[in-house]
Amino acid sequence: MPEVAALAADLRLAAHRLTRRLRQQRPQDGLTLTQLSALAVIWREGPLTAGDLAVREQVKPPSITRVLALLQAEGLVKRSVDADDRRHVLIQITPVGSARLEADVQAREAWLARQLDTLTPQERDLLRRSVALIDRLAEQ
Amino acid sequence: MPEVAALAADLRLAAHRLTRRLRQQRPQDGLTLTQLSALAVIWREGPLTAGDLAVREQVKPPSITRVLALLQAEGLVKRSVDADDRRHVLIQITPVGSARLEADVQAREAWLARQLDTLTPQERDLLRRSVALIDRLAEQ
DNA sequence: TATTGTTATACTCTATAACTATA
DNA sequence: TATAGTTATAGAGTATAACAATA
Repeated sequence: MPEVAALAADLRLAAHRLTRRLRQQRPQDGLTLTQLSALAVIWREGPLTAGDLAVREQVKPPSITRVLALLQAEGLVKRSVDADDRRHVLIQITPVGSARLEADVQAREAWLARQLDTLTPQERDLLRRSVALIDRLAEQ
Repeated sequence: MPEVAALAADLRLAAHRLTRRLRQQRPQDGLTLTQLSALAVIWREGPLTAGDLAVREQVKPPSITRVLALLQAEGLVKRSVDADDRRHVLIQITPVGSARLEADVQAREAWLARQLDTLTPQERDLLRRSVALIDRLAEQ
């Protein structure tokens, strides 16, 4: 299936380049891409355990511990031990975290939104549908 | 344009997650994503200068120097001073580099190709067209 | 014993600033 | 002086291995 392999190669390169481009768009003193991504999951799906967050973010537990330590130090999330199973650490976003998430997402996304604005509505719809597909692929 | 902002956020998260997932698929002793990406450009568009490669890869010159030093150390590319302008360094892929590129791409892509194989031909076509769009966005 | 999370450590990726060589 | 590339250095992101606490 050479046709599928070619698509795989192109998709990999495109994702890599877009991520690189987005990483450059970090506003002064803003949250990093990784922090923003984790905080968005905590906001949308929290409270959740550190382990669940690691699975959701497709990284290993030590990587999540690191991100959480930073987010907590800035008061953006709260970590608390689960009373039912004291091995679990439950994470939830704070009001400060929600406000920060909203502000940083806007700043961070400004560049990409401007780019998307140059596309036709049909092209944006195409992208919207492919985002759903990519999420499905990355989940496996 | 809240609709465009939402798409921007979703696209950012999807690209980030897919890149992370692909990074995990690195075969033992295989080239990294960054090395592979650079080598593919050199193969497709070489010989080219180090500066052109940096622009093409959307990174700063020092980042490219680092990647090139590694690729050269493994005998995958050749660096030579341009006789016309001795400030320029021309990069080209070696036969060993071409062979290595092909082998590593196959190993690296195996996981993604398997995932893509579970999609319908229509869905793959959708992805193919969106890859072209993403490339256009990231180029700006 | 198995599971959850953390700490210690190391490697990859990228950038900014300072430098060298060439134009 | 300006440009191309490199070196030095630092910060972000991630992993594996070893550990502590809890089940």
